[in-house]
This record gives sequence, structure tokens and C-alpha cells, in this order.
Amino acid sequence: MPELPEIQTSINDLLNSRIIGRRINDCRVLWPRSVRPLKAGDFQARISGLVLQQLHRRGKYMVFRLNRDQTLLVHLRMTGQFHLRPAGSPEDPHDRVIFELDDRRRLCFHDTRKFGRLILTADPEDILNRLGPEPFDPALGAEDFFRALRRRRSRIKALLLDQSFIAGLGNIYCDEALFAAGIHPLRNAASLREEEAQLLLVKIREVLNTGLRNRGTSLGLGETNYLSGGRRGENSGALHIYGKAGQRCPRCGSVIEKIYVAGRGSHLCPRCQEITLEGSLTSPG
DNA sequence: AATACAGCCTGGACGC
DNA sequence: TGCGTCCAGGCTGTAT
Repeated sequence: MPELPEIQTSINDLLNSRIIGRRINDCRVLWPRSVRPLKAGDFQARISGLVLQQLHRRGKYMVFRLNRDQTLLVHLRMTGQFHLRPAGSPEDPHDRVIFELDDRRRLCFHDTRKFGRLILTADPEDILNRLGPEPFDPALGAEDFFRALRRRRSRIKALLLDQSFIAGLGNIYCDEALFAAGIHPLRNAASLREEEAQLLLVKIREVLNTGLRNRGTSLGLGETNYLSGGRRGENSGALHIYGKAGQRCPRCGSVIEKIYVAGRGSHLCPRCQEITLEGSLTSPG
């Protein structure tokens, strides 16, 4: 599932494919819910003729700046991806929105499970302002992170998945960061000691950086798998814990467990990520 | 404030 | 081989 490294890789690949400066000559919406809340016809009419001026990432959103003060926010959710194809290519059954560019290329939003969203708006900040800090923001210091954790009573994993607390983490990199920091996903956020919080922030950045270097994580071979630039991500070999329930912990050899936290499958080593009674309880004050 | 759960979706894994 | 069933999960909305 696309998280920060996969979104950033998708953006880098589009930038390398020189889509900036291209005009959208025409647009076809094949699955209207992909462009909610606009109606398909309104989306097509409003975006046709606009020029792609900038592209960057914020959290898990791809932010396409267009002229006339319009912004296209794209959330890939589970299976969204972009493909550039020559004009006249045969239609892919999972393409949901197709942009005809002015250089005889097609920018196709491909989304098997149809959860992804393309939001065309003049006020992207209404959405982006709800996001928490970027994990790599140099202004996000270890001490701030510790203090923010101390104020919260939720389970640490639920908090890391909360995009308004920190933006860009999803299930895979969350499990990997918690394992690398030796922190049980059910730990109460407020129970983390200062050195644990500091280490967790370091490990979050490490696992994301590894993911970025490897162009993201692709799991399995099927239709729903993550691709960018038509290629698989190479990060699955760098995973230590995610998707490895029943296998041995690479650090201590214990059997990796899978539990559910905040409704998500969560992988952990019961020895490297111990939880104590006080860690699982809400601390007073 | 935190949690749980349904809903949105389909391909793939699994059992028989 | 071919069904049926369940699972995966980011996010939103609703209920507790």
C-alpha cells in the first residue's frame, strides 16, 4: 500500500518523465467516484485546458499545482498508481481517470480497488492543513516528538497511523519502525520514555529512507501490487517484521506474532518489543 | 479523547 | 478445476 516512500517515488518518476509544463488537452473520468465530490462532467470541464506547473508530496497526497489557481490532490489509498502511455494505447480495465496531454502522451490514474481520490480544488489547504508534520521536517525535533507523545493516551501504533499526528506513515513502515525501536505497538504513547521516543523518531526516518532508496515496497505479484514508472519497488527484502508472522525474528530468533491494533494487522517480536503492565496502562496526569 | 466498526472495493489466497 | 468465503487496508463517518 502506498506510503511516503511509494508516493515520493511515484512523484519522482513523473517528474523525471517531464510532465511539468504539459497541458491537459482532455480528460475522461471512467469511474466517477474517483473524482468526488465533483461530478465527473464538472471535473472534466474544469481540468481540461489547465497546465501542470508543479508537483510535490505532502503526507500521502500528491499535490499537482495547475494554473488558474487550481490544485489537484491525489490520494492513492490502497492500489492507486499512475501510468504514462502513448496516445492511442489500448484501454486498461483498471484505468479510472485518463488525462490526454499535449505531447501525445496519456497520464492514466490506475486503481484496481477504486479507493483512490482525485480532488480538484482551489483550496487545497482545507485538506492539507489537517495533516501533522512531515517525518523529515527538520523542525520536528526529538524533544517535540516526545512531548507530543506524552500528551496522548492512545496506543503508539494508532497514533503513528493518525495522519494528523504525523503524515506519511502507513501500516508497513509503522510496524518496521516500531520493531527497529523495540517498542510494542500496544504501548501507550504517553508511557514512552524520552530515549524511546527519540529512538523511535530516528527509526521512523531510517525505515522511510531505506524505503525511498529502494523505490518503495511491492508485495506479491498480482494486479493490486504497487508499481511506479511501471516498475516494482525493491524494498520487500529490507523488511524485518511486516508480513512475517510465524517466521523467526532476525534479531533474536523468537517467533514473530501478528495481532490487531486499530483494526490493522500488526507484526511484532514478543521478545524485542516487550510490553510491561505499566506500558499498557494509561499513565496518570 | 479514544476506540470500534461499517463501508468503500477487488484480486488473491485458501478450503473443500 | 471451480466454486464459495475470507482477507487485505487508508480513510471517513457514526456510535459508544
